[in-house]
Amino acid sequence: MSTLDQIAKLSGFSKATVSRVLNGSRHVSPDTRKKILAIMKEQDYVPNRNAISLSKGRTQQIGMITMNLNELILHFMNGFVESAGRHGFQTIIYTTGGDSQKELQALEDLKRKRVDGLLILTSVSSPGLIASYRKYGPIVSWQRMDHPDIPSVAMNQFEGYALALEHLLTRGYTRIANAFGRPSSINTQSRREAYEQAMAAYSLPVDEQWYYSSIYSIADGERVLRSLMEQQNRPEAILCANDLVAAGIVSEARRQGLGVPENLAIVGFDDTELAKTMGITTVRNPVAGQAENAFRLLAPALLGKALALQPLAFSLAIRETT
Amino acid sequence: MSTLDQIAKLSGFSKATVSRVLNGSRHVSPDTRKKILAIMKEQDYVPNRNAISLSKGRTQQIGMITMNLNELILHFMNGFVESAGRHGFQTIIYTTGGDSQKELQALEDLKRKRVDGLLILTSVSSPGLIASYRKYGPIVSWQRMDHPDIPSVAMNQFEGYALALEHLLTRGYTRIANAFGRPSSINTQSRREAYEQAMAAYSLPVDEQWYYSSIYSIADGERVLRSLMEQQNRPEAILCANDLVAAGIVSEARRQGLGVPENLAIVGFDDTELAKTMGITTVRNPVAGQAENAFRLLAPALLGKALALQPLAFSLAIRETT
DNA sequence: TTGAAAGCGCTACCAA
DNA sequence: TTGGTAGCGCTTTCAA
Repeated sequence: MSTLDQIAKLSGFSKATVSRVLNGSRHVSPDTRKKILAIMKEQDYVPNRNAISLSKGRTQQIGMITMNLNELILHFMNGFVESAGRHGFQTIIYTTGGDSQKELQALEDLKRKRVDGLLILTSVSSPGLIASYRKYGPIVSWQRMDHPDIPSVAMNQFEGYALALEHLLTRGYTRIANAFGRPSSINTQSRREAYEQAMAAYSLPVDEQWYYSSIYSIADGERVLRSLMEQQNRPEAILCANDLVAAGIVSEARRQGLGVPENLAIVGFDDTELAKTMGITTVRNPVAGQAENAFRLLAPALLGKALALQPLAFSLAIRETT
Repeated sequence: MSTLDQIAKLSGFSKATVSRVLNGSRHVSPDTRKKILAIMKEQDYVPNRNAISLSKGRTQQIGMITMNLNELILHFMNGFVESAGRHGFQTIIYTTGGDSQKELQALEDLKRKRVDGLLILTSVSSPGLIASYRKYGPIVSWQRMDHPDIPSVAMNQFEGYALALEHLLTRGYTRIANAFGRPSSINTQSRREAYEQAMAAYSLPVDEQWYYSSIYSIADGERVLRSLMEQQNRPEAILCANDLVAAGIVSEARRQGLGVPENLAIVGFDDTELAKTMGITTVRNPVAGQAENAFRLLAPALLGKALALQPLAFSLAIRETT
């Protein structure tokens, strides 16, 4: 492995000049540059990244913290990796499994200068703790963080949910149930608001018995459908917390011989591959756009210049379940 | 940000001693250690990883190269990240999108000492090119590489396929079709062998018209089912290249009103979440085990000691499609 | 048990 | 345009 020093010796120029060639400085004569480049090529030279990182105090790496990996998160990561890559940044994944110690490890890596910035996808640490690492570098979050120092790219799901409702209502569905996720979350609140406003707009009653809560997974979805079957006064449609839940409801409906959408219309959320596969109508979540924006939020600190955020909106993917 | 040097000055000891404390050397008096640790804590000191990496010549990072991310690859990565983490290694993902330039970038990062080793999940580069980077560090592959310097954790799919066949044959299915992937691949060859041997063992004819090739995706699966419907002499069962294909066949069968498994039994391959969701019988691929083994193959170079590979086997996940 | 000092490979400032 | 040189923050002999 040849080093910059060796290239300098072999070429007869100083390390400084070689470094200039490396960094594309204009203060090198074309002739000198050519000679040095030739020697580099001949020696199969590549600069050592650690030396660069140490010297510059930056690594060109960004850490992405997540409790686990699922399709949606993956999508987000892909978008982020892409955006970061365009600006010369690599990414490294910290999967914590919800272990706060591992999360701390990742945060410490910002301090230890292994990464120049941090993207938080999902975490268990308190916003306060996370924010205390802001002094070591920029941090951005996917979900809303409720802390002035941690910007996020979270979107108000009111719009998305309203879209889905509008779709169902204009198709004539009036008895519409909801499978919500975490009851206390802002997303659930927004969705609930959207629901109540939409129902009111159509002069339809809001029935609390059509609020399911803490529904997250396929299994949860299956359970919801079964409990729904036992109800008198069944809903004609159901809006789900995410596509997983919708998938669970769809497949359980099939097992139970309940016609979809004749007897029950189903709408998912996020528009994952699963929804596409199963032909589930769903709300398209512009995840890649959010990822791009996440990088842009880091840009001032990383690039020294701000990048304008791009406007994003939910839309509808209408398929076979409505 | 305090440095080792500052800790040394504040404590009155030398940098060497502070370094010893950091690295848990036994040649430090308990008293000294305590004092130094106290100062470190007080100063909120953490060592700079770049300095360590440069000095030691190792980064404790392993790169994972993949063209794209899907459920199976993610599974593998998760297992690998887990294994690597247990031994103090972090991982960094290179998604290349099949771009050979990006792949080269990742390989160069081994040379530039950004990573200590490389795991190749999927790639377009020639084994020869990849192998030429072996001199800069250990490289291991998921798929078979056909190069003596690049070990792989690929499994012979003969066994897995045989398992699925045995399952179908003992259930009385005799007209069994195959949806193969890449025709020239070793996996396809193994599967074909397994098929022909199993059929022979049951004295059943092998009908070439039941060989579908280059079938990879959900859409491909759907197409296969449609073409199958037009055949006279339809098969009673079909073995698929992967779960995606099986999912496509299952959902298209549903649309066409073809009873599964009464009219057509379907078996997938890999046992992904999708197969579980859709209740598809499939061959369980021990991906996490392969990932663990992948790390173990890197161990000699990374840890300086060999770790025994764990034995792995395919098994069957019997669900609703058979 | 402790310290001095020479690296690790590059950048960046100051002169020339 | 080029060179000299002092860092960047840690590890690792070699001595004491």
